[in-house]
Amino acid sequence: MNIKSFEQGIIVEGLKHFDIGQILECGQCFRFYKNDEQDYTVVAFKKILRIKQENEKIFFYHTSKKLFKEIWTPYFGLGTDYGEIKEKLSHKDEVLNEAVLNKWGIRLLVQDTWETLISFIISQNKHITHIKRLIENLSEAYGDYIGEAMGKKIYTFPSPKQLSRASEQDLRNLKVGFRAPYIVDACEKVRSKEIDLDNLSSLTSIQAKEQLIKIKGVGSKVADCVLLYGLSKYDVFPTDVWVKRIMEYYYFKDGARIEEIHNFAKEQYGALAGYAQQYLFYYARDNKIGK
DNA sequence: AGCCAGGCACCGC
DNA sequence: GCGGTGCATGGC
Repeated sequence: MNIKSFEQGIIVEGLKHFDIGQILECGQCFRFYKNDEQDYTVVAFKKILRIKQENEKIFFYHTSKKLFKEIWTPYFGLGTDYGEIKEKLSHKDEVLNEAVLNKWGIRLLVQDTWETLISFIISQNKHITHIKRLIENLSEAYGDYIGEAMGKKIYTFPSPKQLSRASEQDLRNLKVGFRAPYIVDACEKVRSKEIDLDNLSSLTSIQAKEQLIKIKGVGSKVADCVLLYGLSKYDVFPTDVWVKRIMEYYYFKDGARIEEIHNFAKEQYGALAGYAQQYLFYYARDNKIGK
């Protein structure tokens, strides 16, 4: 990977296993806007980034080397060896091999734990376009203004303290529906340190999950998403309808319980289960497998 | 127009 | 413990 400055920011060259469209559209994150093919604006960690890819050339606009190193390198997992991960996963079985070949440029983003928690509480029973809009609503109402992109005012995702200002009714007015009390409960438990988000990464996945599901509206699936996307726990296998469909379709035939699928994933993919899940999820959803 | 969405809590057995 | 049902809202 070769990094150099240009008049508008940073250019990265020679980076393999990276496709910005796949990374952002694969369902792991919600705060991004598509400007054009392979040209996006991302909002994360209180920053706005325009990122554009031309084959193996990636442009990070309005970015210093410092910002690139401190924020975007960890965020995009640029220090992770995806060649090795893909190599290992490809040999597991033919279905996963196909998914990895098809979605070759996915990387698991390392996102903010709190934002991931609220985002995936919102995600239940919703389409991605609507999830994105609700998160935007929360940010506009309770986050800080940080600039414009495409003529649109951009706000940070609200901190626990900021979001705590919202009553259940305020949240309902922002159209989160039955999730309003869940968000209130998450704010309370996090602010009181009944659940210490900063401490969760030092726990095992099982221990951290026990903590997370104490929050109302956080069940097994949402907790697994927080562990994977917001806490860098790669041994989990978030199993939503799409993952369930593809697993049943290819591996179980007659249908399977979530628990069976989790056991299978643990056995088959082990410490790489989270990566496997992402390739399978995006592959299944994009090709409408099992539906 | 009705069905369903990256699920979950709550209720009956 | 387990299976069924309601849930706010909007897009297809």
